[in-house]
This record gives sequence, C-alpha cells and structure tokens, in this order.
Amino acid sequence: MRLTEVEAYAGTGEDPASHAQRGPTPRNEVMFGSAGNIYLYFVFGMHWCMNIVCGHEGEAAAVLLRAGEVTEGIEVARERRNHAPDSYLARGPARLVNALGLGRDANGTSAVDGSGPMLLTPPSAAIDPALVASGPRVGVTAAHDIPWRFWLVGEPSVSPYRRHTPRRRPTYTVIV
DNA sequence: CGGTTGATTATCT
DNA sequence: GATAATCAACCGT
Repeated sequence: MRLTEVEAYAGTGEDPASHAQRGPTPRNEVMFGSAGNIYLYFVFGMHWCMNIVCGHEGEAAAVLLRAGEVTEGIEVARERRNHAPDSYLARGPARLVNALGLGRDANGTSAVDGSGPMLLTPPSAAIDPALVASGPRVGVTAAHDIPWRFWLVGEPSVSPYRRHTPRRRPTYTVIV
C-alpha cells in the first residue's frame, strides 16, 4: 500500500474537528500516547478509520489515512473489498482500512516498530513538493477553513469528494 | 457524471 | 437521545 491522501488533526483545544478537542476519553486515549501508534475508531456504526499518532506524548495530534494505492497483495485486497474496481480498493478512509483487513485489534498498536499488524516505511525517494496539493478536510462538520488535507496530484486512488454534504436531518420530529 | 439518501451503532452530552 | 473524520446504491440528467 502506498499512501496518496491524508488529513491532519491537532490536539486538545486546537482543532474543533479533532476527536481530541475536548480532552482524553476512553475512545481517543490512543491519540495521547506515543507517536507512530495506530488510532483506529468506528464511525457511523459500520466503518473503521485509521490515524497515525503524531507529535509528543500528550499532544494528541494525529493524521488520518484517507486513501492509498494497493501495491502488494492486490488479490487479497480485491477479496476484502468485494471485488470493487481497483481504483476504489483504498479510495476513502474506511475502504483503506477494509482493504488492509484491519479492525479493532489494531487499535493502539505501533505502526513504526514492527510489533503490530502494520508497518509504515518512508518512501524510497523524496516526494516532489510540486506534486503535493492541499485543501479543506473532507466530511468534517467544523473548521472547514483549515486546509489540512494533503494528497498527491494525479493519483487515481485519491478520493474525489468535493465538500461535506450537510446532514440536514431535523432536530425535531414532524407530526402530521 | 453529479447529487441525494438509507444503513447502523459506539460514544459522548 | 443526538450525533458522527463514511459508503454503496439509487436517482435524474
């Protein structure tokens, strides 16, 4: 897997869109741990999203892995993604986790020391900064003005989402 | 192709 | 009890 798209989230009190915004909870405690650890969490009752913890302990900054290109074990990835088109195998944070076959067990494990199910490695060559674009984060309902989504220009695996489609569900129930 | 909608549950208020 | 860092399916064009 080669990462093609990520989003950054800051720590407590610094980022309205971050899970760590309101301090430690049982769910986000991993974010307050060591850099390089995996913070996996369940969203919308059906999907997993994966973050890599950044910064110092207690800082609770993290990077959400939004998309990637499957470079090894593509057969397995296709099976796990129910034979979706190759461009869609890891296009989106939940799809990426699904293509990797990760789940609750990977939460809190290290992605940098080889002790966990996933190992992050640096690119073999430096990335040309001209190929890296940035923009507003996808799907978040706060802090649209912070352009902390980064992706590689021209990658077919990058999620093409434009903006957050507001969930305009009424906060009340209409009685006829 | 672009826009909209239902699914489904852990977590926090 | 409302909400959510989403996705797949379905619509009309």
